[in-house]
Amino acid sequence: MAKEKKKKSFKKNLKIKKTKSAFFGVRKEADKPVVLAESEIVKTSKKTPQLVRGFKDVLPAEQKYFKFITDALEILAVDYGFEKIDLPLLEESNLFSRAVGKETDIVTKEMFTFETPGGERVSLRPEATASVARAYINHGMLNLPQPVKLYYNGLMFRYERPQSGRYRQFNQFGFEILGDKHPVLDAQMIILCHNFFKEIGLPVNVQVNSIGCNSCRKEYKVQLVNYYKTQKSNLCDDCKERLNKNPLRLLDCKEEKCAIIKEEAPQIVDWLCDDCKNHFVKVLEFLDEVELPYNLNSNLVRGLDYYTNTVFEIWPEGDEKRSQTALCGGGRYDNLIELLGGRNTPALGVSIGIERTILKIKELNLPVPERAKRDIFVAQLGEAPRRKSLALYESLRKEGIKICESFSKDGLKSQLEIAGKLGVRFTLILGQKELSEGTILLRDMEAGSQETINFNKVVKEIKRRLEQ
RNA sequence: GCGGGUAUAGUUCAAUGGUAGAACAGCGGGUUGUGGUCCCGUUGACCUGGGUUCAAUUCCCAGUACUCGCCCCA
Repeated sequence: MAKEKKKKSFKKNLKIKKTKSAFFGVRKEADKPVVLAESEIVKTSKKTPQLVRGFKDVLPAEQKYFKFITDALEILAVDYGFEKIDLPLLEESNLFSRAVGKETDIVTKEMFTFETPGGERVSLRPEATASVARAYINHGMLNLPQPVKLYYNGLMFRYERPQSGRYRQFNQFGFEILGDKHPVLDAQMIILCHNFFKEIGLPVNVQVNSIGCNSCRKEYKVQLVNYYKTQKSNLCDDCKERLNKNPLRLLDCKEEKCAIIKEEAPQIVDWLCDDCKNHFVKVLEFLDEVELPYNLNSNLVRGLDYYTNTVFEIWPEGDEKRSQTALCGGGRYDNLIELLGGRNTPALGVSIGIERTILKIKELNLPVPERAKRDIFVAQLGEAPRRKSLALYESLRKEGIKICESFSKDGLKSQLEIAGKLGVRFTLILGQKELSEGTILLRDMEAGSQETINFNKVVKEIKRRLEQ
């Protein structure tokens, strides 16, 4: 029996060589199992390579969502005076440990980091703000008129456990304003994002907070820790951990027992220094001016070390309780450029999670423009017409007519079937008969009617019909 | 890193301790020159490894992937 089992698994890895006649279509007879000599048996233990964990192919059917979002954002980018910057996917690892923070989860356990053959330590970017700041310094953008407004669109990589709304490879579209500390910019950034979601038809809530500058935040942290220490025994395990590692994150906890403690906790707005308070108030005033609804969320803290003063997130309406729900997040990072060795340069930015936005669009069934349809299908019958069709295709294309074809097919039936699926308005049919007569058939796909037209007038005739 | 669920054609799902069916999609044909209806044919799958068993796609264990939640973040 063991023998049989062995045989079986052996068989799995084998493929019977097809005989020649099988290839030429004499199937019924030829497909009978053919006994082959050992030497004729081919090993095919080839396993198709699979996707790397957390990585995804974006198939044609999915493209319309990316296009929809990217188009909307690029229009906004132009409207608000941003220019595009493309940044490398790979950066020196220390860029992120210095910018994002040595102790943050992103840097300590979520980066794809490796050594190049030359021995440099590099990482796939987990976010792009650090790269923007680096580029600002590298290219002396402080010599440009300030503020410098940039946007990017690209892949980010984080080695996290994949789940809903979280992948190891994902797209972020981001805006950055560097070189100016005026609070009107904070407000404008929020307005821009809010407009984006409004324009794609996604109802959202804006969450705003200020986490102050380094000195008032430091002061606040002490107060917060002191308060939480008195409650330590009632905290969840995670919060006990946070108390030492990252006290601001205590405010983020969703555990019920911690929520009660949180209610009594000191709020950062009460500890802001005069400058920070002033800044924040002005930001809110600007938002009020354009009547943008926001939620003052004193528990909103952000996980990246570089943030200062204004921080904000935008959540889908009704999703307040869920955890990885933020569609976009951003804020000021007034210290980042100096931290990376540049001059003291205030800045702020935001990044929008493309996949998360798509997820929500699908969930709400929001209308997304379909791929632009083609108007004319060119069908052909026979070798001479096929040659002629190829040339016809070229001349129609030059005229700016939206055409499509299936030249490799022979039968008219299959070509019309494809034309039907593509949803064209007209199909041009060129066969031997038409070729010798100097005509071509024009078929109205919806009506199912067709007529013969002069081949030389085809461009003119099509243009006329498409205008109707 | 931790916990739950799942793993069968390209897709969505069945069934089964004795190696598996359908629907849709694909390809071909009915009509060698007419699609969106119909009919016929055909391609094509038990995640990997180990255990139990005469026999495992099925039961058990592990791994892996997917998925949902936690941590964290977009």
